[in-house]
Amino acid sequence: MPAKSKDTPKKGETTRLAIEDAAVELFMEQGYHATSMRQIAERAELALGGIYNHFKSKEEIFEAIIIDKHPYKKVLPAILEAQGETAEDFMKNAAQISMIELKKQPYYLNLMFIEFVEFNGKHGALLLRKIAPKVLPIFEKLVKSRKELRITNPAMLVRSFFGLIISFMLTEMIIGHSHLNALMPKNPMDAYVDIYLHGILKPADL
Amino acid sequence: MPAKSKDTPKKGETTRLAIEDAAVELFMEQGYHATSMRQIAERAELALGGIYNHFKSKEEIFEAIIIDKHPYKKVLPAILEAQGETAEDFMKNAAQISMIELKKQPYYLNLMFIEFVEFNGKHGALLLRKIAPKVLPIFEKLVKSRKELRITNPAMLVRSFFGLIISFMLTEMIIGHSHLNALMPKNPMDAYVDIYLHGILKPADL
DNA sequence: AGAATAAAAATGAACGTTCGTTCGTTTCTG
DNA sequence: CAGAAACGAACGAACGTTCATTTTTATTCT
Repeated sequence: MPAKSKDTPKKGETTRLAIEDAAVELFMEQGYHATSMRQIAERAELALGGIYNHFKSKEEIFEAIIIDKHPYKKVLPAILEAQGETAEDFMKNAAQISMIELKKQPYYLNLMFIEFVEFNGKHGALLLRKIAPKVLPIFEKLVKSRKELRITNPAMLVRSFFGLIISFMLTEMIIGHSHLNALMPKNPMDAYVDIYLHGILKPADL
Repeated sequence: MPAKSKDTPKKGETTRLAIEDAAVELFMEQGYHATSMRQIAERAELALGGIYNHFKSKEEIFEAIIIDKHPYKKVLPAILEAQGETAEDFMKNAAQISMIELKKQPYYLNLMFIEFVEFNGKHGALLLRKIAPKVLPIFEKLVKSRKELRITNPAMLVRSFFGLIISFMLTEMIIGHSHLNALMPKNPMDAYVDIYLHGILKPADL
């Protein structure tokens, strides 16, 4: 087998992407171990051996996917675009834009689950180091400029903000199609953000 | 092989439990497909074929586990025992007791992830139907008796309550051992519950 | 009590599949 | 016409499950 050159030709890149696309679909549908290289090859319309011209192993495909397909690439610009006169408006917009963006690839959560279950968060830590420096400053700036915030620890804000989104997506998956869903408010996403902003309790009398 | 009788002898039950215990550990550590029947047999100190005297298949082991080992059996009594003069005290206690209870088996979340990834929530819906009737009345009673609650939809309260717990556990797993953790408040669990109760915003002036 | 006995449980070799990966070869491409 | 890409048969290993057999267990009968 000849050695690979340093520059990346065109044809090679397109099939590499085809492999990634096929793999991300299958991983999200079935899980990592339940997906075979033969299935990936078939969906990418490639022979089995052809995959190994682009990836050294199955795990290398997963590594490439978990980073390339992460929704933060779409969510981050969405948050930055979030406008609003008050901090409440800003958070509302940011949360809802993020959730809407995430709903476009709802099974990405599955990829993270696979990451936890099969790789014990090996690649997750890598991801965090990459994303944190980009998202922390946003919330630091927010805390400084908006005096309406009761919670002023930026890291805690980041954590609770993404906790909010994950929590919404997860509970949506669990009870979204069950009989419990009929008991929910008309727009659960609004209700969720509302609790995040104001809590479940009435404001205390002063 | 002779047919099995209807009553369950003692010896059989103990090894059945040994198999479940071995399997739940391995599934949580490695995932479902990454765990082999041989590994389960070895940890249960049993020969490979012996497993099949107690379970028809690998999936049947998983089914038994996902129900028998669910923490709601421990969390529910904990919530019922939660005391407090005010609704705030009650929710604080309930949330913290639940989280502490869940922290005792922190990798059960992995079982749920496996459930999502490998079985598409097949057994999860079954679980929900079993748990919902027990937990909904608790929150219905709470709404009726405590006038301090701003959120009065019991189903939404249940959802957000368990969303809170899941969100905390998940973000704990993700950033708990990272450099970001140093930026967190001293007691993140308290901070989390505090946001749930009062929101991230200062109360609006009236 | 202890022997007899039949069901339950444990054993580990073996079966047929499928897995990830390799490799010699052919085809395509710039 | 070199080097990249695609091909598909082949490899050894590991998988879930089955099976004939032996051992253990619990019960019945003297």
